[in-house]
Amino acid sequence: MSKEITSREQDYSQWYNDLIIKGGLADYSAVRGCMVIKPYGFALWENMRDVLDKMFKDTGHQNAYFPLFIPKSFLSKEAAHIEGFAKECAVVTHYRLKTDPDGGGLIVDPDAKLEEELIIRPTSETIIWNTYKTWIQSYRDLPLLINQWANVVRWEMRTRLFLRTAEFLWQEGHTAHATANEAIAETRQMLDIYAEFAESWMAMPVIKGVKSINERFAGAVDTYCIEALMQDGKALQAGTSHFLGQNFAKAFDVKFSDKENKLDYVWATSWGVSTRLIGALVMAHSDDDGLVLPPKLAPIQVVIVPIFKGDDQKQLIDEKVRAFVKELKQAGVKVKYDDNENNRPGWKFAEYEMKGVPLRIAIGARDIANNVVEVVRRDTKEKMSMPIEGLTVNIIKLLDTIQESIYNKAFAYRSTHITPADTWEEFMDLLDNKGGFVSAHWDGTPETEDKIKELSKATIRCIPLNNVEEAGSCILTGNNSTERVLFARAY
RNA sequence: CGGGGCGUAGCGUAGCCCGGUUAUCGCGCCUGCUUUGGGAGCAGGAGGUCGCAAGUUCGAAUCUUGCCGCCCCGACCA
Repeated sequence: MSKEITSREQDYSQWYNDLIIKGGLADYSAVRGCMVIKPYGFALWENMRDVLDKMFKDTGHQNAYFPLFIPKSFLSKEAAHIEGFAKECAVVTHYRLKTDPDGGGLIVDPDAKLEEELIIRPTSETIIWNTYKTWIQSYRDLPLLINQWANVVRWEMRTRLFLRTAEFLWQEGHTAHATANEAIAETRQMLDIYAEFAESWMAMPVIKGVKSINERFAGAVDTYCIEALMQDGKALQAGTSHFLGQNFAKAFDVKFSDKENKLDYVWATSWGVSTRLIGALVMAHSDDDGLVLPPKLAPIQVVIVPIFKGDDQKQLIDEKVRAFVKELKQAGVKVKYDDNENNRPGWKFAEYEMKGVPLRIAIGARDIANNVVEVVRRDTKEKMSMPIEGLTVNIIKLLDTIQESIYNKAFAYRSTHITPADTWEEFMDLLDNKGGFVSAHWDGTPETEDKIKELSKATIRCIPLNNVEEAGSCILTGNNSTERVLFARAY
């Protein structure tokens, strides 16, 4: 055993790091807080990206690309926005290096100071709205539905692989609309798309909700989110969709003429998900033996391991395998035949378990004699013997079963981890000893939320969209409340 | 930014307290043979600015000072 994984029980964050590193998703880099996404991890991201990209395009969005650099003055145009991001911006101040006249390498050339510093985008609202100003004059230019796949930089104090890195990859949608209602509908539509993606593709149940004022995006009127629950009982914000009102239109003076030739500011949304989703995926399903990936996103869905003695057997196996691999591939299954002779079967079994490949097929002389293969599920470790005849259909069925099964497992965990609390003692006890979401009354004020956060380290994850009205009293202050909200400790 | 930990071969480590020939062990790597149904065995081999810099000393991985980097826990955040 050359690749030991720390167990969840022993040290949950070490377990998480082990999975990322030993599962081959990413590596630490020479740059603080920045990671290298390795081919296997990037393949996972590409799969996620492709699905989302199609969903965006199917709802009328187009991709574009805006600059990495943002003039400093742009950021300061929207007051709340700069407030939120100023503390974590990387700043470009010079455009040239030169050799040190006193010897010893390169120095920043003091003569090459920029007149205006450039910020490396932490998010692109400002540069995009500055551009939209020139693109939008009339209601005929609306709606403007644009998405960009990009990297952004936020100089975080403390980073964690995938969950919070100084540079990360994401998509950011930025739309402009003629009416508030249309913009709100867009915000909600994109939230639904994110939820659909999380649940149907990542097999990760999420709660759709709206953020409290404290947790709202800097510059938004309303922030909608999907919240997921990780195996250690902590919540994770998996995606956000913001209704920006006319804040950015006003800050960047983006007006349009409506049909009556009246000038008005446009209504805006922005929405994004990031490589953080990979972290969410890892923590949602994996176990102490390694990653568990949902079949619909797994870079490899089926791995085939031959077991043989001598070239004669190998040839027989190759022949059999070639036939059904072809069929699997034609059916759209992502299959890998690992006949690399450098590693033995046992090594491969462990390796692909580590990498979370949903199904493993082993085939040896024994199986060929019976015209079967051994199929093993990654999620349950269940071993079964399957006839080669009709294998493709059964594999596809099994992949669907796994997809559903890991969703159900995650859903069951989450269901038992949304717990109501009616007293402060109960509230704290749940957070300390059970984890998960705690459903509790809150008096609706930011001050109370701050106080609760200070006392419990829990924040309001969201006010669920499907909330029912219920009279009650605030968990902390006892003041009147009309609905419960979800609290949790979060990543 | 506060607290803790760690920097020795690609990875993981011993040695450091108490300075002294050629820096330990495992994995991995290379060559050969035997192996192959749960991380193979044997034999041989390659691989090191001991994080960096200065100091103490006849002599520093080991002692002193300074610096750098990374990880973990917190506060900030996706």
